[in-house]
Amino acid sequence: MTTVRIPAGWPATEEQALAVQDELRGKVVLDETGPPPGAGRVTGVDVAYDDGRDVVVAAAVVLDAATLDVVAEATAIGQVSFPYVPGLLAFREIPTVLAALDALPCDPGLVVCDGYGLAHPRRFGLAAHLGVLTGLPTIGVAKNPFTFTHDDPAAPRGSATPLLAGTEEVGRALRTRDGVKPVFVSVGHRVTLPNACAHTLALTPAYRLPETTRHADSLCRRVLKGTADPAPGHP
DNA sequence: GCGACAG
DNA sequence: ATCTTGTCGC
Repeated sequence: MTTVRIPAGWPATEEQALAVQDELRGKVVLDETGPPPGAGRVTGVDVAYDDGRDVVVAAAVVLDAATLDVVAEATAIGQVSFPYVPGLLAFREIPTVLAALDALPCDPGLVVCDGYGLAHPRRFGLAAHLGVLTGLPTIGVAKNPFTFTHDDPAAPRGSATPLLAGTEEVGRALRTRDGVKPVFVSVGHRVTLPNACAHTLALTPAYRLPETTRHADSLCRRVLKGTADPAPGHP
């Protein structure tokens, strides 16, 4: 396994990153082309950081959408490619996430990101950015509402309310467990908002967060700690 | 002007 | 994101 260097031409300043978002955001596809909820494959991606050493580990875990069994996984280690700036998270994570996706032995199907898609100050969050760069269907499932507003969804699992930027619905607050804090779902690329929510519900039979996210989070943390094999299949 | 702000 | 033990509850 090799370390992902910061790509040539990667934005180095906030101004450059904003320009890239401005250029790419028009390429988001809102039509549905991904697998229907509960069918095909679903892949979770997540990253973990080692602050002191400027290192980031990304994991991609592929599940069978019907059974939620793990069918493939891959990881990548990279240099942190951007500081954390709210609204520019993608520039910090994407190079290493792309390498993890490339290392998969199969098609990822729908990609589920930890963060936002169109629920973003410029409507181009991590999930949308990753979708445009890969052409894959993507959604974002975040753990908090960022700067957006919402009414509290009703208590039962499956209840949802609009996530609002002013009066524009940029995503949904979706209850995945009875009486538990909702998650915040938004469209990334090639998926509709109702289906993004349906996918999220199909991925949460037991916990608040999608099984995809839970697996990817666990894997990249274990690799960062040296507890898991960074290149399964290559002893 | 001052906070708040995905991970 | 990350720093961190035990503890209450199903």
